[in-house]
Amino acid sequence: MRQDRGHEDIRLPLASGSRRIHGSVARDLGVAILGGRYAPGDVLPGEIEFAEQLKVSRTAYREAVRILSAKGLLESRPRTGTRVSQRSRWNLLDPDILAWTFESEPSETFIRDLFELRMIVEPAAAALAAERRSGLDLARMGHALEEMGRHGLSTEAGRAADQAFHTAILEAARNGPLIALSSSIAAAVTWTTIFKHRRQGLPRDPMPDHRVLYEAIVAGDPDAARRTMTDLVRLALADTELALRP
Amino acid sequence: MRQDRGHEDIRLPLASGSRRIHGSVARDLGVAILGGRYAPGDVLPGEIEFAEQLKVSRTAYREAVRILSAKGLLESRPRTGTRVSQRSRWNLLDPDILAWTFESEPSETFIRDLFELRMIVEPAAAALAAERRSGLDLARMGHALEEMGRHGLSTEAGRAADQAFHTAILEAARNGPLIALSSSIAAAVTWTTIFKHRRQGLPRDPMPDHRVLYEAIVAGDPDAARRTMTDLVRLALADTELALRP
DNA sequence: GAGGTTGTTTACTCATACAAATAGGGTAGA
DNA sequence: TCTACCCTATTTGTATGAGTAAACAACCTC
Repeated sequence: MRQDRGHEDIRLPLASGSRRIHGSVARDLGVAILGGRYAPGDVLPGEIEFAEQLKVSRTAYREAVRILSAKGLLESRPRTGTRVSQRSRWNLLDPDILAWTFESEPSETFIRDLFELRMIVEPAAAALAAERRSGLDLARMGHALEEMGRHGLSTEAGRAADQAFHTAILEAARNGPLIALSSSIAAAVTWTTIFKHRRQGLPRDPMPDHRVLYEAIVAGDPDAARRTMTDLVRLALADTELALRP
Repeated sequence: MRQDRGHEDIRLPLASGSRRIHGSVARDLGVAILGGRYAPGDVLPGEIEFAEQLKVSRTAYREAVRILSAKGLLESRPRTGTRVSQRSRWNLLDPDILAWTFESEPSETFIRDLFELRMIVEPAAAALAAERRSGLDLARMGHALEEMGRHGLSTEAGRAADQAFHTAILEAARNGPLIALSSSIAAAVTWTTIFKHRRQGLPRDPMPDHRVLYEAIVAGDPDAARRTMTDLVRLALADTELALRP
C-alpha cells in the first residue's frame, strides 16, 4: 500500500527545502546533531520507528543516514543501532557540515577556531599565489576586485565578488588539497560575513586592504602577499569579534 | 522472489573487503573515479543497468551513490543521470577520499601538494601546541615517542606510535577544524610512509628530530616548535622525493 | 567458571511498484 | 521561419515488505 498522504497535494516540506527527501532529512538531522540536539554516543531510534516519525520511507531515511555517515556524523551497525559519532570523527571542514553548523548559530569558539585556521592557511596560500599566479589568475582577481568595489559588501553581488577574489587567489596557489580546504573555509567565511552584517553595519572599508594584497600578488612578492593577507584576516577577525560582543 | 544466488554460499567479494555491500561499492567506485577510470563529466550507466553489472541490488547501489555524492564525487539528477563531478567539487581532504586516492598510486603532484599543505599546517599547529599543551598532552606525546623509539618505523606499532605523536600535537593545539584537517593528513602521511618503505629502507633515523620537537613543546617555545616541525616535514618530503625518483 | 551455543535484535539487502522531474522533441501559433 | 508551449520518454526518487546477516546477550555445556 502506498503511503497515505494523497489527500494533500502540497509538497509538505516536513522540514525545509526543495531538495530531494533524503537530502532534506540529512540536512535536518545534520543540523540537529551539529546544533547539539543529539550528543555523540546517542543512539537514534530504529530505522522503522524513526522513518515513521519523520513521515518518510525507510529507503529515504537510510539514504540520509548514508550521507551523514559519509561525513563522519553517524555510525550504524546491526544490533547496536545507529549512533552519533564522537566529535573527533566529524569532518568539520566538509562544506555541508560547515553550512549546517552555521544554520544554528555556531559557538564563538568555533568561529574563532575557523579564523585561526584561516590565519594559518590563507597567508601561506597568498604567498604561493604570488609566486605562481598566471595572467589569467590576475585577470580574475582584478575583475573580482572591481566588482567588489562597485557593489560593496552589503550586497549579494559584492559578497560573491569577495568570495571570487579569495577563490582566485587560492586557485593561483596551484594546490588541489589546499583549494579544497579553502573553498570550504571560503564558504564559511561568507556565512560569517552575512552573520556579521546581520548585527551591525560594516565597521570599516575593506577595499584598501584587498587592493594592497592584489598589488603584492601582481608584483610577485610572496612575503608582502603573506603579510598583507595576515593583516586582512586579522582585521576580519577583529570585526567579527566586535560583532560577537555587542 | 529472492534474488537467485542461493547456489553459492560464499560471500562473493565482487571486489574486496568485509564491509557492507554499499560500502564496498562506494569504495570500488571511489577508487575508480580517483584513479581516473571515470573522468569528471562522465555519465554513469543507469541505476538498473549498473546495479546489475555490479551484481548488487538497486538499493545497495543507490546508497553507494549517496555516499559518493556526499563526498562531492558524484551528482545525480533525474533524466540527466548520475555523473562524475568536476574535480573542484571533490572533498580531497575527506579521510575516505585520501585513503582511496592512495589505493591506486597517487600522482607525484598530489603527494607534493599534500606535503606543501603539511608544511603550512603542521608547523603552525606545533607552535599552537607549544603554547597550549596540557600535562596530559605532554604525557601522550612522551609515551608515543617512547613507543616509536622502541619499535622503529618499520613496524606497524612504530608507525601507529608516530601517528599518535602527531595526533597528540594537533590535539594539543585545541582547534577542532585544525584537528579534523590534520587527522586526514595524518592518515595520508601514514600511507605515504608505507608507500615509502615499500620501495626502500628508511634512509635516516627520524627519532632525533622528533625528540627535539618534543623538547620544544615541553619548553613551551612556539617558535622553536614551529622551526623544528618545519625541518621535520621538510626532511620527510626529501625522503619521499628520494623514494619517488629511484 | 571458561568457553562455546543459541536466541534476539538490529541494520542490511533485495525486489517491485509507482511517483516526480526534466531534457528534448514535437506542435501550434505569430 | 521563428518562438513559445506542451507532451512524452527516460531517469532518478520514494515507498513497502520480505527475507538475510551480523552483533551482542543470555544461557547452557563441560
